[in-house]
Amino acid sequence: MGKREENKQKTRQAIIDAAIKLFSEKGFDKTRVSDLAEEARIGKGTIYGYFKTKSEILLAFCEDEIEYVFNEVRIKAKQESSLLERLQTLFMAQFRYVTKNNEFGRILAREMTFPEAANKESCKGLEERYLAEISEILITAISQKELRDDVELIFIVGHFYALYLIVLSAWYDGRFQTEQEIQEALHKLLTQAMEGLSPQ
Amino acid sequence: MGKREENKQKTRQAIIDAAIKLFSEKGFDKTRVSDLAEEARIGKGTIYGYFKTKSEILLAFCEDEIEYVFNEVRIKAKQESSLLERLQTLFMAQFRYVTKNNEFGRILAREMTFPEAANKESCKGLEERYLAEISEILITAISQKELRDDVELIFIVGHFYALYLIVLSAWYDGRFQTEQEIQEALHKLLTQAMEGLSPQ
DNA sequence: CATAAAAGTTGACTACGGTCAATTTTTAAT
DNA sequence: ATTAAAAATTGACCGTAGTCAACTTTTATG
Repeated sequence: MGKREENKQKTRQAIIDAAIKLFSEKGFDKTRVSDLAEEARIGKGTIYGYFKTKSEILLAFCEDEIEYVFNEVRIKAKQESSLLERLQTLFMAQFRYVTKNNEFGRILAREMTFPEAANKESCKGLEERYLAEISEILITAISQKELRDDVELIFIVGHFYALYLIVLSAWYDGRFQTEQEIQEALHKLLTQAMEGLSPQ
Repeated sequence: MGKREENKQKTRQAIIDAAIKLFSEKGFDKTRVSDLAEEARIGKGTIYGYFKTKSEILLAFCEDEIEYVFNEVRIKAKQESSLLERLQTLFMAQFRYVTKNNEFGRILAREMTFPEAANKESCKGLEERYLAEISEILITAISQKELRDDVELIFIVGHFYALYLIVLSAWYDGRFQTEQEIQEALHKLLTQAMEGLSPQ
């Protein structure tokens, strides 16, 4: 009775494994959906029983990988570091991951911020995961009086996430060239957000 | 001698006119490039002598329209209104324009924040135009002591633009349903940015 | 075990964005 | 006016994402 369920899991994973291999090897655009099918030893049509679009496969694959990034960050983020440092660490880790392979980082970012109708659901899941990770940091910060506690949490989370996205966007626009520049820009923006933009 | 140049302008405009008509009538996805060609009374191949991709046509068409939005805003933005009000007016006007036709607003936003390689150039132009419009407001604000003058302007511009984008993204994710909600969210975020997120 | 319904698989097919070699039009030179 | 080079136009063609009707496998029922 678990036979069907079991096979579905296996097939799904086989597709993701094929994606990890081929997307990394040849990049997203250069990998045909039929290539993925061949690598996963299934028919091309079958893939569409598991994923609505090609980019949804990328999303699924990132959903797996992102957990590694978050874990890595949790280890680095010692209890004693300040809110700003912790945010900086998280965002830089995301940035490094996402730009390791320039091409599919951009596609991921695109889908996550302004998803196609078909990908909306998986994107929302992934975004929720991102926001949750930021939330965790902010909740600690609030309890340690490093942050205002008179605004809805979600708006603070969104605020910081927005700053990360704009820096990422600027990177893809070619406004920043080096990791160093990204780091500085992020730092300036986060500091601004903390201090406020009103005079004095 | 101006014959060639003149024709090029005419053809370019014919394509944009076709785009205005068909994108509005049938939407971006449902409009084939060959439809645009037919409407503009030219061959499909010709279009690619003027625009690198289908979405670049959308971008060009928005570049025209956006000026109307900015003008509209300038009229509303009386001299006496505060920085926050002026930003709110600008962003809400952009929001209304961009979501008037839900579909191509999303595509525009996608391309502008994380453009495909082929569209990078036109996107940058359009984004520059957006940022310039925000800059103008901020420069006035700085001279009226409504804003800190000890941070690079571009980072303040980017900060506010980021907040606009995150709200737009949240709208497309379905996190906000009404214009009212957008307005409130935007207001909260802009206020946060002014006041800062540090305790008191 | 037989069997019928449900679920899953498949590759030929469709649709469309983008390319390009062949053709036409414009310009510049004599 | 002639003509050759340059620029612009074109639609047949290509590649690939996504669909779907036919087919296979699994499950549930008696």
